[in-house]
Amino acid sequence: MENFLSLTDDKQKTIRNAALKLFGGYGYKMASIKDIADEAGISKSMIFHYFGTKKDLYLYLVDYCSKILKGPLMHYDDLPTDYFERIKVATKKQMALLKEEPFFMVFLPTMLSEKDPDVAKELQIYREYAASFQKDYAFKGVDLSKFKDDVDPIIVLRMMVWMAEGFSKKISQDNEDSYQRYVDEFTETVELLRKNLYKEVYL
Amino acid sequence: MENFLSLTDDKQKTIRNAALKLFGGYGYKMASIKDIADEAGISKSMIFHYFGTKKDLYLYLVDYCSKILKGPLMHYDDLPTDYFERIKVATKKQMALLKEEPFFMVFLPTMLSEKDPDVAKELQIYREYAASFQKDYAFKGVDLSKFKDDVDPIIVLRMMVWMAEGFSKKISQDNEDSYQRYVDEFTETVELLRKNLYKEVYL
DNA sequence: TAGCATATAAACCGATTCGGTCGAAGCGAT
DNA sequence: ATCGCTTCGACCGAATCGGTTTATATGCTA
Repeated sequence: MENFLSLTDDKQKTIRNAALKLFGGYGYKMASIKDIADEAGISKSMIFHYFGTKKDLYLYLVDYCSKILKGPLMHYDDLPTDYFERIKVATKKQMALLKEEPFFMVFLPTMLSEKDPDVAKELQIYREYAASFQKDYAFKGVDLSKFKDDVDPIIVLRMMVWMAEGFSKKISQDNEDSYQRYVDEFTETVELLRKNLYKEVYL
Repeated sequence: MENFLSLTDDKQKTIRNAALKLFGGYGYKMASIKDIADEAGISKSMIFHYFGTKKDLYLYLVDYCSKILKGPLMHYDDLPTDYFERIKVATKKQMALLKEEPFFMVFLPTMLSEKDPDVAKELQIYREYAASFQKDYAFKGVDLSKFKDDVDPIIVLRMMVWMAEGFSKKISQDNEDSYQRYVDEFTETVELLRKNLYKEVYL
């Protein structure tokens, strides 16, 4: 591990991204060290020189991603109580993250559903953490009184979850750096919903 | 092939679903015959007895799925011009399909992006077909005049695409047969949007 | 009941790939 | 010249790959 940490940040990132991408795409067992090394443009031996074993590499990635999860990105103490404002803040944060860690959202879902006994045990904690987190972040402390009386907020919240899911999937497919356009499109959509679902007083 | 086709329909379906699931999850190369056989509860030799080679099995699945695509499910001559009605019709069809072919939507996307030279060539036709189809099905002949004047239909259409994506992802994760509840939730959401985005005349 | 075809699986094949090791080449600093 | 460090290609035994062959169990027919 110290071998890896003494590399330049650029090189660390290249290797980490290759590993995140392939573990994310294929899971622990099916992703091979050779493929990761090829993707990173180094030889297979280097991976072992840096990390020791496949398992150590994987657990390093788990730790790395958990630090992102716990990082300043995910503090939800001071989130807006206005639902649509919160959505917009969250989206902006997401996009910023995606720009810096393009494979974080590739790795995380497969990590959370990883079943291989070699590593499954170490993941249990993160599973629970991620689950509770998502709920709080999306819903906790939201001011639902701004919605029109005949608009069921539950339905809106559910809809937004679906939307966000589809939206982020779309983004992760396009690898261009047209993030700004996507953010604009998403913001446009949120504004349309606000305008039509809130009481006029709050517009 | 004739060996396979002479099996009972149930057994055919078991084997086909196992193959669709694993090819869908891992792609042509990374999905192994042994894993497919295990998933189907038969021995590896039987797969070769039924299909000859791995490639033949894969191409059989491609053909099988293309028949579904071209089937009555996908005729869009008589779709409603009302946008939300069309969404609802499409969703109902999708759910019915998902019930009968739970792995169709697992296999199709990876099939459409399969790059392995062993099979890639045979897939070109389906790629183009699927792309053009999706656009027509979602948008062709939709009556956009029912939307409120200050509601940009483009945004609504885009939003619905995201929603549908996220919705179907959610469904494919839950393997319970609670399809009906999902359909109800989705219908509820569509109704909410119609009520708030259409001119009052059309409600 | 003897004999034959068929369905199925286990054992096996050579080739490849797996995670992991090792020795040597390259190279900057001393 | 040599030490230390990085890097890589060659290599290891074990496992797995797609695919074949052999053995066995189960009928169907005569």
